[in-house]
Amino acid sequence: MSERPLVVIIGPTASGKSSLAMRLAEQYGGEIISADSRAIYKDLDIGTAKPSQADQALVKHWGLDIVEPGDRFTAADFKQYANQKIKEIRSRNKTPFLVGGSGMYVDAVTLDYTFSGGYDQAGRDRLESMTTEQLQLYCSKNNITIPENDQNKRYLIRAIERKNVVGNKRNKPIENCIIVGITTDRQVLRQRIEQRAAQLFDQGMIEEAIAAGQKYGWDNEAMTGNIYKLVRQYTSDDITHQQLVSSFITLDWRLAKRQLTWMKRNKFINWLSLAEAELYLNRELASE
RNA sequence: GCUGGAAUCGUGUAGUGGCAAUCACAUCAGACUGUAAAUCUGACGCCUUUCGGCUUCGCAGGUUCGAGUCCUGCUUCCAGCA
Repeated sequence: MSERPLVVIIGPTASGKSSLAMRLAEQYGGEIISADSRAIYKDLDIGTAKPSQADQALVKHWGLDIVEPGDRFTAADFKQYANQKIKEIRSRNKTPFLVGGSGMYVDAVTLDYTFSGGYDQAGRDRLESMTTEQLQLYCSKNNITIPENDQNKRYLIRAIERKNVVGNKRNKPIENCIIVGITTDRQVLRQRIEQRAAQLFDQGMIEEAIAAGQKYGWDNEAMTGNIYKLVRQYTSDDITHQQLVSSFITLDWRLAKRQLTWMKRNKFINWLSLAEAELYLNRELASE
């Protein structure tokens, strides 16, 4: 019997990829690796629309709750983690599903990114204390190529840390993987985002966010996700509840668009509607 | 009914009589390999690929070389007084 394929399902937030993956994994004996840069954090469950406990009981999920907000976990860490899990899942003779909206996480795995130039925290702290202009100056003095977007402080810092060493990636996906992207009509996606927002608020998203903010503080990367920065403003009375709700939908919508902008660059994604994707993957998996 | 204030891009705003006119939000497009739900860039009255052209600041007039800005009338809204 040949090795089980890696099934990759990507798409913007609220496109329905998670529930599709659930159905398929349940039917064909799979385990799901979440490729979501926010769901990796503990205690951010509702706000990141994590799979429910019931779903997690039915199908084994990975990539959830691996670190606490405030801890550092990068795309490079994810690649290593996911590859390890894929190997383990296959060794159990089950089908690995890589599912999520963090395009860079998915590409890191499927295009086998070679990350270059790590960082040390002391150096990072020093660079972060510099202004954008100082960083640009540092680059030109040290023959470091300034990123196309020279106003982006994070990219300037990374350019300095990488010292002109550019990471590699494969020019085609890794072997034995099926990559499907979920397309959704613009209007429909917008509606889905609105409907899901209503559900998340009902489930107590605000209360969860407040609790997380109190426990971990608001000033860490995990808390820059859509709902958290809004709840922070809400708790300090800068915005009303109504503004909170509508801004959340706006941020989610923009997130979806940015996700698609990234994913569009990957030429190896088989873009299908939710229904088509389900048919297609059912055929593929049934023939295994 | 009287008095005062207001009317500028989808929204909220800036605008000493002198360049389509500030800023924010929203919108749209884009970049992005170790924070990626992050971070950052561009467009945003209309036409034009560019140069450039055209029409604009409630409506109608007026003053002026020149009006979003000053004057008159009107309309609508807000506040105070009746």
